[in-house]
Amino acid sequence: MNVSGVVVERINAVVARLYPDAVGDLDSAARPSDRADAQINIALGLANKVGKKPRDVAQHIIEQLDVRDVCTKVEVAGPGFLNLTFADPHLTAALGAVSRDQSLGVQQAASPQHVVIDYSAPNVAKEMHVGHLRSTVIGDALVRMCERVGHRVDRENHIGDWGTPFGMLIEHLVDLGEVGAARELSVGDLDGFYKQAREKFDGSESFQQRARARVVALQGGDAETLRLWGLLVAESARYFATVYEKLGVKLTNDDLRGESAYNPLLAEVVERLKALSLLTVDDGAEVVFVDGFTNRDNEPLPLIIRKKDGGYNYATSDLACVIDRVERIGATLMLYVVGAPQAQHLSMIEAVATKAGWLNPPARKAPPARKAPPAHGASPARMVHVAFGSVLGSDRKMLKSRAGEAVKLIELLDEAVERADASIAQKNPELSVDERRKVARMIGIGAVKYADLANDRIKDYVFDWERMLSFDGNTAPYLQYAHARICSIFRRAGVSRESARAAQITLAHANERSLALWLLNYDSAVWDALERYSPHRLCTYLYELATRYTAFYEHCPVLKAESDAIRDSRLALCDLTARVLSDGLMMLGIESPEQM
RNA sequence: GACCCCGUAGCUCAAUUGGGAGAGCAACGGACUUCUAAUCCGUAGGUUGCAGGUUCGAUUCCUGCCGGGGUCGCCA
Repeated sequence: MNVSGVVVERINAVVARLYPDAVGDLDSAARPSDRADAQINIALGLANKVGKKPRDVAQHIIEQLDVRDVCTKVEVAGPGFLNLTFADPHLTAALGAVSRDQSLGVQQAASPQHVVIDYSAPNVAKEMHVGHLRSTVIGDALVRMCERVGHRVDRENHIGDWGTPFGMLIEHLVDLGEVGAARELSVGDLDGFYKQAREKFDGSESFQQRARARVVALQGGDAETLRLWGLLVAESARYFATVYEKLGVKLTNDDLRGESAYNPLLAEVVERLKALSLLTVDDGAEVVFVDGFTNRDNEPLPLIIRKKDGGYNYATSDLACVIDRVERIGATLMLYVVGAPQAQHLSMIEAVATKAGWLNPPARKAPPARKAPPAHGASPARMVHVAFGSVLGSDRKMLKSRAGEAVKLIELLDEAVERADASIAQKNPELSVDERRKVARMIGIGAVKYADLANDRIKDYVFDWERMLSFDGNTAPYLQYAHARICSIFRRAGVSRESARAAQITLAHANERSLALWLLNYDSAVWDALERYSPHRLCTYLYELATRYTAFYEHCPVLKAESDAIRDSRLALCDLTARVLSDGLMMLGIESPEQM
């Protein structure tokens, strides 16, 4: 399937014959190049091993290499690169295979993992804000990417539904009355509800006492208290669901798994750690000391499992969570789509879980993958922190509303759709209002998601309406527009997308060739993004694809092609491009409008 | 103070695990007048924060600085 594959194989064979002692750990990967169709750098590392000049080694390989059936040219370039130029029939055969492939050339995972992806994680009775955007959008993209290559995926939305604040929240609910509270919560102003409770708590001694008593009742399993707590959770869940629907992510109520779900396991975590002699008492708390972690005084830093007052904290429930995911769900890979500031906490959790033998992580450092040996027996599980930076305003500080508060996610999304709507109304007035509203949602929401995904997740990024909604540059609208243009061509041609696929593709024009080469890189782009849990790499690929398509569109008339054969060939290229764009955007959780 | 992350063109960002530094805006210079819809081509812009080290080769790896952000036991 991979165009370079056959060349790489033959080069490896030649190298093995010429330099039998130098085998192993050689970089024989074929990479895209702007000076050739592909580039292979094996001669450089090899030269080092055999003590010869890289260019001479490269030349030596070429002399022994016979790839005349697939390449028109193989030459030594630069310090010793092998620059490949593929024969057109080789490319068109590969394109045909990709076009016939339901998976568009994307390989399925050789050893499918059972992946648990932990993302979004809003708090009950609290508004979702921009802080939840990244986790939700990145997590959702990873869900889709993993599913796309055949991994089994469990989404887990680890909502904050437990802890001391629930004392005051429940008492506030009691004060408002259940009907009143439900009304308050259903309008989506969760922040208001929380703040009112907070104010009362801070201002009233008697309310504080009620709240504390309520926490005790909650933890003690008092039926009425649990019922009231359940109301708060249910109302919040309903609200989250509306946000997720608007955002177009796959999370549903079935994916909710609050901290409270792990309550029954907490005592067991303590027991198990105790049985392993990992637990020590320090300053009245039960803790685990982990090698390599120190506090500000350079003393060993403990992970607190049980507080001085006997209560548990989030470290305990995170450990319970690991046990649950590995032992009950059977996870082999756990992705934590959580902000970068949690890095230390998560690595301590991982260290303790490892020490306790709850993970049995393999020594192998390589990402999950397609070449991983099949697991045998009880699969070892790996934890990966998919960390991300913050969303910044134009002042390069954490994005805040004008009032200086966290920006509500729902308001951000509504504004995105409004802006997209206005933009379309101006650019394509012929679109019906209904159609426009539909498309505005795809574009507005897509723009927000793409702006988030297109940046390297570990870095902070600057939130900028104009840039993300622009039709130029690395944006969702640009990719969506390329897709819509293709659909437009087919509408005008009166040809079905399916029927276009049978055509014989020819690559006479440079822009056809450039487009074709890039289409053939889809598989490696998807895997590259997946192996690093970095959706932005897929974005970069899709942007380059759209760019090459636009150049093709500009220089290669489709409907007015000089012959039917060329027209059909170009239609086939258009169809395949649209499919890859749409499939790639799907993995990012972004829709592909047929017109806009 | 210790540790973690970041630093690339005026701005916003890429760079496929160590391989020939790129894109979009903005700037400048041309072409096009709509057939397929909201154009295309070109120019300029860089000591990749600084200084060393490893290497045939470093934006990438190592060490030390500078600058920005973050974390560092009883919230989650």
